[in-house]
Amino acid sequence: METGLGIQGAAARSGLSAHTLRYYERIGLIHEVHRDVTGHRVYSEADLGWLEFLTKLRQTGMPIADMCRYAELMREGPSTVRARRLMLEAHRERVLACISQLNDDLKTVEAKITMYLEME
Amino acid sequence: METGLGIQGAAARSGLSAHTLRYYERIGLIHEVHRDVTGHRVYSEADLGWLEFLTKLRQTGMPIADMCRYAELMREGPSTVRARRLMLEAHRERVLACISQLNDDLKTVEAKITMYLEME
DNA sequence: GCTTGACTTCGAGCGCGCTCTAACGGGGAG
DNA sequence: CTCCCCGTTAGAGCGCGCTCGAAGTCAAGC
Repeated sequence: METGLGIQGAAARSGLSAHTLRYYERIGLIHEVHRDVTGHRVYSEADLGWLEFLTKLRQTGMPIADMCRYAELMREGPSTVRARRLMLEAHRERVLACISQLNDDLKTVEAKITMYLEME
Repeated sequence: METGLGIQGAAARSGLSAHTLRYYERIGLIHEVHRDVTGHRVYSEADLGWLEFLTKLRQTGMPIADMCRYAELMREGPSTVRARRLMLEAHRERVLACISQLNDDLKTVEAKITMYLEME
């Protein structure tokens, strides 16, 4: 059984840089990564899964501050489940609005493309 | 016939701030806005339409630098129609990829929401 | 005539999310 | 033992897209 990855391995698997991984830990986005005997970070599968989820939140435009809040709720345990759900639901609505805006804007862009094709 | 809007009117109609309108002009995103006798900017309907389009490009994540390039092509006239179309087509692909990514990420978020609902 | 307020220009400053540098240390290869 | 690489920390710096501040001009209202 694989025990865990070093920071470079975690960077490779998560798509984040080692710098960013340390930064995320510093600001509390990822909690107290385990260290080996020499003080080097060792990322567990759970850490990697959490990073993957964080990445999805970032990609969908959640601000770092909100992600920190969410991470904090996670650490506070099961009593925060409802609060976490509410956060994610609010986020979902924002993302849906954003997607619908993108689709609208895209229509305008496509109309321009069509116009240009007719001009050529 | 309405001759045009002042900077505050243009700000209200475009959703951009007066500061941003001046900034856009400074960097060449919007070309030489007409001035009245006192030197104040007067935005034409054409300017406002252009601003509206710019806003859609921004909202879909086009970098300012690319928008400047596009604006420059506009100023160079009909010979750049093909180049403009290619830019917009490339942009469209990026936006489509982004939307599809958002939809994927959203699925994960929704799965979490469902999970939380089951936990409650 | 004086104040008020909207406009002008120029350039500095800010918030976000990283990204990088400096200075240091330990562990393995030759 | 020496070299080199990968890691560590604390803190500074950067790129983007605005956003704001200072200082000045002009027109209208009292």
